[in-house]
Amino acid sequence: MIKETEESSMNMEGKILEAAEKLFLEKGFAMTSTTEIAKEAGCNQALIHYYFRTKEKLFQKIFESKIDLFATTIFNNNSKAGTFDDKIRNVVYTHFDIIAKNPKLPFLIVNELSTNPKQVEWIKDKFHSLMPIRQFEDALNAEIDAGAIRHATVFEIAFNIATLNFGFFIALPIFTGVMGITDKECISQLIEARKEEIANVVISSLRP
Amino acid sequence: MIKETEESSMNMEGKILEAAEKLFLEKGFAMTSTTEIAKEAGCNQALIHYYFRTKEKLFQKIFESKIDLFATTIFNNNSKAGTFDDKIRNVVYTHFDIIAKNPKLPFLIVNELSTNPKQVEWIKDKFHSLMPIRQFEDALNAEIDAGAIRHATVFEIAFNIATLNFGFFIALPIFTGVMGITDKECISQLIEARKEEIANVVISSLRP
DNA sequence: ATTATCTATAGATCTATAGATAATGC
DNA sequence: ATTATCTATAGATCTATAGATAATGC
Repeated sequence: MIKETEESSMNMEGKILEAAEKLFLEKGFAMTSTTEIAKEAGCNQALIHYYFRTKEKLFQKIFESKIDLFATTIFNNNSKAGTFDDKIRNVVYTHFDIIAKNPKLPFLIVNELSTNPKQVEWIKDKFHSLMPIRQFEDALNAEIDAGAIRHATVFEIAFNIATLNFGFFIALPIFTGVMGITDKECISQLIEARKEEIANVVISSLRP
Repeated sequence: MIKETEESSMNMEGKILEAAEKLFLEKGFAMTSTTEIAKEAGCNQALIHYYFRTKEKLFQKIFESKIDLFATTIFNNNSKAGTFDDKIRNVVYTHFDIIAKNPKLPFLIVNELSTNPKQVEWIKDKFHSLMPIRQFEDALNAEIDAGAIRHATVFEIAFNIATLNFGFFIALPIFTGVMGITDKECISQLIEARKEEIANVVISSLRP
């Protein structure tokens, strides 16, 4: 199995996608020019339009792939075993780890959705059509009926998780900046600790 | 006492500031042109440069005023009375309410700080020189020494508060969008409920 | 032949400045 | 006289397209 990076770095289209992803995440849509993307990818600017027609469409492609990554991975906790708490912890960790790998992604998503609210529509559809969510919902309702946790909806839980995780990674650079923390080791400890803390907060917020 | 809005709407400089604030918050720095700002303010584009020299400086002025608003208001809980929990609750509510009045502000701050990390420097100075924070710190340490709460730093607490509040308002439009909630009344109930919930989370996270 | 890549450029911004005119304060 | 506002425009992008050339598949 070849890594995605290697695969795509073999052809120009892939290189452009990679370059665009990097730059869009770093500087946002408006601040990134197709000229810059071309330079980063190692081709000329016209080629971007050859493959993706417009800057807008290129952005959309990357944006959608990232939403996809989120939607399909988050609730996809295959570990049927374990308590419901374990399931929740699993979802939190998975979500958290995806963001940890793309720490600037929350900005992009949040920015795009706030300036371009029509995006919300298809995201909604995407989520509704996701099977793993249904499974999670069943498990949740069973738990509620058994009186093990208070009444809550899947979206409420997802909302808490997303808020805490997104918020953390959005606030992290500000926090380390203000605190003057630069040591890599120290930061990754901070991240690891926060991950567990968030899981605990989510779980304890569901006690009856 | 004249409202700031009325005061500033009397002269062009103020109108430009208002227009710029609105548009920068709505669409971000790069997506807002000085031409647009001029149109919104009701003058021509050159006048913006007459008053603020560059688009960058205009943005900086608005950005700093907003940071100022945050920094000075948050820890400025004059109510010396009440338990330490009350103090915390007060800080959370104040912070929350400021954001509620400027729901798009988190985007702007977060965006600016991520693309322009040198901003973090003077924010750091600003916070360090703030007296109300010192007072809060003293109260916190007294509480820790008395064994009433676990060991924690002011920044740790501020970080939790900021994360939860920012995260909430950032996630809110996505949440209501996905859930299909449009009723104003319903949304403001959601907001009010979340405010208390966050205060509770922060407070209970400090139990020994 | 078809697909990928390049050069060159049109056309649309957008920021910032220069220089003219109108309004205001003395 | 000084300050506020306007018109006009230079100069720098930036996106997108047209048309030429190189690489690839048959």
